[in-house]
Amino acid sequence: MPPGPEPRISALSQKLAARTSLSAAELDILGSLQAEPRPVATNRDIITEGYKYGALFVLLEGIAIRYRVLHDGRRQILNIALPGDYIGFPACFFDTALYSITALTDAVVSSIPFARLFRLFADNPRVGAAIFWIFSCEAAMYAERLIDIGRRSALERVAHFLLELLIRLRVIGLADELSFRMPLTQELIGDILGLTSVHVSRKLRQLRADGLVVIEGQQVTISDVEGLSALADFERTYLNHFRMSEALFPAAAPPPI
Amino acid sequence: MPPGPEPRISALSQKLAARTSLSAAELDILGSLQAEPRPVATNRDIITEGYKYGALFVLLEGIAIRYRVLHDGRRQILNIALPGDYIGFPACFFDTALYSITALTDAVVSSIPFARLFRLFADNPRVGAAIFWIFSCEAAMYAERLIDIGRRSALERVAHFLLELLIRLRVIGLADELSFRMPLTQELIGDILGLTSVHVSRKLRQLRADGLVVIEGQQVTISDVEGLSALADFERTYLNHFRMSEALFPAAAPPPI
DNA sequence: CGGTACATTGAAGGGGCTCAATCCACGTGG
DNA sequence: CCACGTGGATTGAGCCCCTTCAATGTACCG
Repeated sequence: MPPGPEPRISALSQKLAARTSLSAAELDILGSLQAEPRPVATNRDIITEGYKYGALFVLLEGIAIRYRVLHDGRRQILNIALPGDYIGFPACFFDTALYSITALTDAVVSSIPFARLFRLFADNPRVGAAIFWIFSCEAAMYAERLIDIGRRSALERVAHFLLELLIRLRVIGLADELSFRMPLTQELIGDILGLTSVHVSRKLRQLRADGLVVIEGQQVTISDVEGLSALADFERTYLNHFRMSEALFPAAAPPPI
Repeated sequence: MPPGPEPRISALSQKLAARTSLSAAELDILGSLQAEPRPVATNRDIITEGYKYGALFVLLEGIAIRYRVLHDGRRQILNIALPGDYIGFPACFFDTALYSITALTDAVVSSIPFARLFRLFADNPRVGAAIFWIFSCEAAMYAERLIDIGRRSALERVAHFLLELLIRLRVIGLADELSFRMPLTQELIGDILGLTSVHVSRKLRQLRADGLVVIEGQQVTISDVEGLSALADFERTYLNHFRMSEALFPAAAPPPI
């Protein structure tokens, strides 16, 4: 396989290495699916609602958001995409994309044509299974956010969100043990959590006053993980449960037709 | 292929026939994946949070819910499964299932082992692509619910929910043009929409008072589709956008390795 | 130095919640 | 046939969380 931009696939590889039992060789196969890294400037769409697509994308660098804007201007952000995340599931699989994905920062993406994706299932079923699992993670994050917004208070939501970011960034090597950089405005966080920016400001302040977190500019430090986790009902959710089921892997080479 | 319980796969087939370009033969292949229909009594789990699974399930008859209960008893229902829906994505793809799925009514399910699923991608890529698309629909419904709960008022949510049920039931032949049977308590609806049962009661009453719907027992009739759709910002969301992208289909037989 | 974007804070209002009572349909056992 | 219990729907009163509107502060940048 060609040498390719090796460091760029590291976020995806790190994530899968931590959560699946794929071998280094298999991770390389997955990484080699990607073609032609392409820069995307801040505030440019990677995917635009209503358009047709024939490929998935991988976010190699930067941060992006999936969102929908209602007719009266209210916006709900569905998810934040971090380096190593697949972009385009499920939006791209529909006749016309169901929502937009926009780069929040300068970003780099790489595309994976559907045809290439499907060939993988025949060529390497174990890696194909991992793709399934990656999509499961996307769906599961929607579900977790649903629980968040549907049944948790504003304070719990903000606490949960900070912990989610910490874990996700840590897996891809972009966070220290207890701190990370969060280049998000409070309005953005509000649109993610179904709150107003004003209220996010108040709740962040409350978390600081309670000694649970420290925020200096964009730098966030969790000063009391236990307290924050208890507040957000966090342990069960993310910490250990996002591991791929071994049952997904085919036991041996698939039998002929 | 064996004759099998032909009418039982009809809900899934109807849905796919309406939203994809699969042929009747391909629909049969998809239907033949299922094995051993199994009855599940009311209030019994089909999938239990924390357990391991090696298969997906298809709901052939009845209604089921996916949900999570927080430590203090608050419950969020993630989704309602109707006949023809796949169950187990994404829950089953993780090391231990992320949430439970319980039958609300007496139900019939059928299992599809992962191995069987994966063989399909090699044997029949077009049908394999449809499986991908089915999972995309699950994820998209989570996203739609997220937008609902995050950025819509209680009245809009209830209106949106009734329209969603109407469309979903109509596709599988369980609703007339404008009416359907809804065997759901208001507490259930509340747990779906992130509201209390008391408030659901009030908002349903308001919809009735405004002449938008008529409710007699479990029978729901939409008396003003236009008005209800406008209230719920509905058109764009579900009506025509849940069609499978043709780009997902491989252009020809996959080339050999 | 003025302009823009973002965070912060206060005051007031409202949407949805909590608590509680009532009603109704239904099933069960006397 | 009726008394009783149960689960669900309805309605009212009061409260509180979050929103709205607005003003102020602050960093950054031309």
